[in-house]
Amino acid sequence: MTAREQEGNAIGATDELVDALAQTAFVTMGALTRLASDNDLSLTQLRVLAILRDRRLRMTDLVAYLGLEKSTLTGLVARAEARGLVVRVANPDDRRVVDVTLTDEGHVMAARLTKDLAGYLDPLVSSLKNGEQRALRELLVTALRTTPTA
Amino acid sequence: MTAREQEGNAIGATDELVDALAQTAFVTMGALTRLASDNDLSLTQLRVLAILRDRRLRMTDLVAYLGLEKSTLTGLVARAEARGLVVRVANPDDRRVVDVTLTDEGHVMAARLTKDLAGYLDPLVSSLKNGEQRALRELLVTALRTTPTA
DNA sequence: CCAATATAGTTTGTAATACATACCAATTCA
DNA sequence: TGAATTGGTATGTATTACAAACTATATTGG
Repeated sequence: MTAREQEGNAIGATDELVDALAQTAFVTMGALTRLASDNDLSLTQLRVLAILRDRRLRMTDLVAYLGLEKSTLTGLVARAEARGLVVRVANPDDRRVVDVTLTDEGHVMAARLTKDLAGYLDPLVSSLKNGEQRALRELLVTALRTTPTA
Repeated sequence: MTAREQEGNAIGATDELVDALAQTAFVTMGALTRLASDNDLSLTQLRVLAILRDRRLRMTDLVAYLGLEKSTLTGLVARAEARGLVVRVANPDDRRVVDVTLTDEGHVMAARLTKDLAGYLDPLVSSLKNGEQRALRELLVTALRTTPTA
């Protein structure tokens, strides 16, 4: 069942939500872009650090998370490795596979980025009261949890 | 007052909201990117169409909305104009100024994109119940309204 | 009133990112 | 075991955005 087919939403209500999501996404991506560039990272590299923070992934799985082509990821990971943020480890079970994981330095960087992001997003977040912030977090987590491509 | 300084939020609660916003942004941008590329538009061109849907802007103001350099916008608008989606109009009050506005075709395209976006975002949206969707829309609108860079 | 300065936009050259294609090595399957 | 599949890399290309230099118009201070 699509959102529009659910009963009880006025015509246009879904569009307004969709619109608000899109606008919020652009504002948020603006913050993320600034955060990345202030740290000499590309947006995608930033994302890789965030993803690998609590996972070790093979190239193919990382590609799936990012929605990129594997040929793109080769260079991306190569640059991040050259900067000492990640390492490529040959997988002993399947010698074709390359596992990617954060270095200590990568973890430090990822932790700092997470901390700093709060500041960059503050204009958006702090315009909500505490209760609203909790409600928003709850709703977003719910939506993401049941979304396949999250 | 930053979000963290507000009383009554547990340590970490703001981080979780920030994290959820970032993840939601990536999922939403994924949908927007697919929507754009399915219509042979760049993400930024898509955004220009959305912005100009209810505004006529000069180049400089459009640059401010987009957060790009003006030199970037020149080519962007030139390509969109070549496709018949926008027109550049000399401003009679100040002959340095170029106003940009949607063509009829641009309006048709923008309307269709808005309609289609709902489908692309449905996996995210439809995982919420009606009441939750309304609540989310309300919260996002509130947050955006008081955000300077929206 | 005019010279100096500021503003609006374009042009040109360059760097970064992502894609497609072709390719190699290792694994699986029939 | 040979053929097909999978995991990843290398290479060439297109797109996007930026910076710096430039043109044209407008504004402002003397």
